[in-house]
Amino acid sequence: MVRRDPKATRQKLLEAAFHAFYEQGFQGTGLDDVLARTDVTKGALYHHFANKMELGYAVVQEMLRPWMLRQWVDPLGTSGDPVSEILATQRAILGHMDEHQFHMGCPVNNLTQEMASVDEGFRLRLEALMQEWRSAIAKALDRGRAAGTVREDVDPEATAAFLVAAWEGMSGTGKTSRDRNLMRSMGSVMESFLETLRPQPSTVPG
Amino acid sequence: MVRRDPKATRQKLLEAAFHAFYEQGFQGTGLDDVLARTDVTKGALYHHFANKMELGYAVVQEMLRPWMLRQWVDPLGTSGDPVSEILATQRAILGHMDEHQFHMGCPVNNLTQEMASVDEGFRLRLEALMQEWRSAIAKALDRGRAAGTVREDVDPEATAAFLVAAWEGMSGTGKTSRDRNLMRSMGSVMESFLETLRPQPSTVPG
Amino acid sequence: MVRRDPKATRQKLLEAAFHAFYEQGFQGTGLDDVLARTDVTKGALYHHFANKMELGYAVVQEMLRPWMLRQWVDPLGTSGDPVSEILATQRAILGHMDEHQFHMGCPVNNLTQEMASVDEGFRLRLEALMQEWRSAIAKALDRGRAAGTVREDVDPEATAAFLVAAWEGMSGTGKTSRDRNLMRSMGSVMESFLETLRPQPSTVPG
Amino acid sequence: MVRRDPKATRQKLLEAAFHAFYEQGFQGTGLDDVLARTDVTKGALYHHFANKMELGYAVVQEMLRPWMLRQWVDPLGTSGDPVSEILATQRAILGHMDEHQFHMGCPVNNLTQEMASVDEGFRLRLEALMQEWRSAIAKALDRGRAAGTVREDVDPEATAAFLVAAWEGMSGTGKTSRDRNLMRSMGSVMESFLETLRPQPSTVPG
DNA sequence: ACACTCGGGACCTCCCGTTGTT
DNA sequence: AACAACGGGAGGTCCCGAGTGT
Repeated sequence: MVRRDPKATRQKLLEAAFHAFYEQGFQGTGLDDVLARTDVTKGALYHHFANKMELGYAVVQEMLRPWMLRQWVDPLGTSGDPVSEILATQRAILGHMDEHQFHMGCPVNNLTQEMASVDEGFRLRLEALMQEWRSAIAKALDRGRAAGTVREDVDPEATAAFLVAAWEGMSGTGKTSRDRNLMRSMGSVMESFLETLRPQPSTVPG
Repeated sequence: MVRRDPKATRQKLLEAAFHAFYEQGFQGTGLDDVLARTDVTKGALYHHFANKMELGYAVVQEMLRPWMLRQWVDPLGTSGDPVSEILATQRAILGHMDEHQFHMGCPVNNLTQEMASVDEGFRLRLEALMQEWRSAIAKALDRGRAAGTVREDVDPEATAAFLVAAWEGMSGTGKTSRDRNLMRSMGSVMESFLETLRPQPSTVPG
Repeated sequence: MVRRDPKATRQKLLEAAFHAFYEQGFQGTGLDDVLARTDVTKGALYHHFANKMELGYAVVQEMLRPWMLRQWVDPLGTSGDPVSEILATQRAILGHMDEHQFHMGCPVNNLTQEMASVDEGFRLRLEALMQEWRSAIAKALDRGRAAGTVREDVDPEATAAFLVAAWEGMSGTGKTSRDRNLMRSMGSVMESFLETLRPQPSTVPG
Repeated sequence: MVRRDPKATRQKLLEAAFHAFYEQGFQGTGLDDVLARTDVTKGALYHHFANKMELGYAVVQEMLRPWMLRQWVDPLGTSGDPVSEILATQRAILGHMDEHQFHMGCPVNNLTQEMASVDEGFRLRLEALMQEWRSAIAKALDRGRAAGTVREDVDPEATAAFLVAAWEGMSGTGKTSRDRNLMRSMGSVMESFLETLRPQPSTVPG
């Protein structure tokens, strides 16, 4: 086994903490729970992180943020038809979601709901992350407006915020209900909402 | 001082527990935190509730459920125009929400996100509560369909689920961002979505 | 064994803590050290004392203070010849002091030197205790002045403070040197100083 | 920056340790507290000192001892009137003492009271230091006896021990009471005691 | 119905000291 | 000579729950 590999040690801690917080919540997780998922000792943990809070903050920025970008932002691309891209992204995520993820919900949302009103440090970091998410969607919608694939009267910022909120709400609903049909139903409603963002075909016949 | 008033004691505990869980989370709250908000002792608490979990369950059913019904279900009425009723309810809630509520988010959502994947007893009770909520909305939408104020092709169950999810997501966004403008923006998008549920005016041009 | 005897439990803790602090210092003593001297558990300890600090404060007021009064104040009596009383008290203490006490020094002095500059709560309580001690001596010296057994030009407060300081210093010296002869020597010097407090015999030669 | 300067590193550690132990006590000070006062790392510390205890011993011998000699022994000089010299030294020290020193007490006394009964290594080293101090005073008093400025019947060793003890006790009183007037009062009594060491003027009347 | 006392373990944090490396 | 990484345990605190008494 490789001793003395500080980067790897830190990474192992972050990953173990991410999973533990995801499954038991931040407050419900003991540092021993985190350590039990690794071969790292408490001394090493406290060498890399000042305290539990800082470990939590690092999880937000070094695990949650990349996870969110990979899942929701990167697939967006830069084409002129964001509605189709968003639709495809949503379908991909809902389709590929395994049982575990389905039951546990969105890690960003979980931590947000648990910690935003408990600790300001968490709130600030999570809000920055959400803002980045909303911005990416808003920018995409703006591209669509420029390209004429999104209606002129759509407010990109407001719509992006609504979309993100709805997704978070849906993930919460899935986690609580554990009902995939319900999930699919909400997905359909979301899709029809997304379609209303496109310019209406001139409904003038002939 | 009136000693021996079991009902009042129980109620005081439920109210204190509700507020404590609301503000610090279930896992982040100690029984002593609850007791510190009352003049009740631990002996009395354990007389009324078997353990912390049962106290939590009781809060869900005796505090959260009535709160939800009062806020979201009762105002719905029985008229034939549910979209307007929902619109009015949402406006009333968003409008009257004070700073504290705004910062703390929806108590149902908070507890759901924190505990649904941690404890099955919580999940079941919270899911029942959410289901009741969705049902009430779905029933209202159905009345609208019958009355012709809601489009025929609207799926009441799916749409209700989506609406509830979106509201929960919005409350979470408000809590994290603490940005009332953002809240208003999402409200507007939600309103325009609600409007799409009404039958379209015949778009026959002049 | 008698269960449920809160007063006895509290007392056992105070006594164990007194001895532990006396022998290892406050900072050098762990709560487990205290508990190991009793059959009390940590839960019980934290029922009776809010934290280690409060336990320390209680030791000062409920153990150290009575100990000091019994040893130095009560024997003083109310006669008109305080110098003789003080002399007798000092001799009794120095004479009866066992090896253990000799090696450990004065418990009041030990705690004072260790904690006065570390924690304000300790300093205040210890200063109050010392003040009581000085006052008792000063009052006695005053009685002597009134009775003519103490010189008119003796400042009771100042002299009392000096006496107490010197005793504390002597106890510290004994503890460090572990030299009983040295202790006796200092005792003699102290005695001759005490004698100078009496009115001088008219030194008129025959 | 000059790396690799072992002597300077060692000195920095001793100084930081001296101040930390002075302010928080030996047992109350963590090695990290010491390191935080320097730009030295733990590796360097453990290169120069085997463990915390040895660091403490080195502080006694390389910081406390010179400090004591400079303050109490060097000013003594070699004249034939030690009482006046001691008087002057005491006045200088009491007069020049700043607030910090006044509140913190005598570093030698602090460490002595805290550690003498806890660790034999400390006790031995501190006792040697105190012995050196007492010896210097005793030797001075002896010089006085030879010169006729000190009474024949004064026991130099015993009186020196008493003086040192009284000073230590006074410094402890000052630290606990934080009362400069009390300090001055004790100083006056001490001065009048010192005067009694001089040969009495022949009280032969006309 | 309620109060007080107590049990024992889990929690986060810190601490002293060691080891591998440069 | 000095440094960063790490080991492992002890420290004070808190917490849930049980037991006893009224």
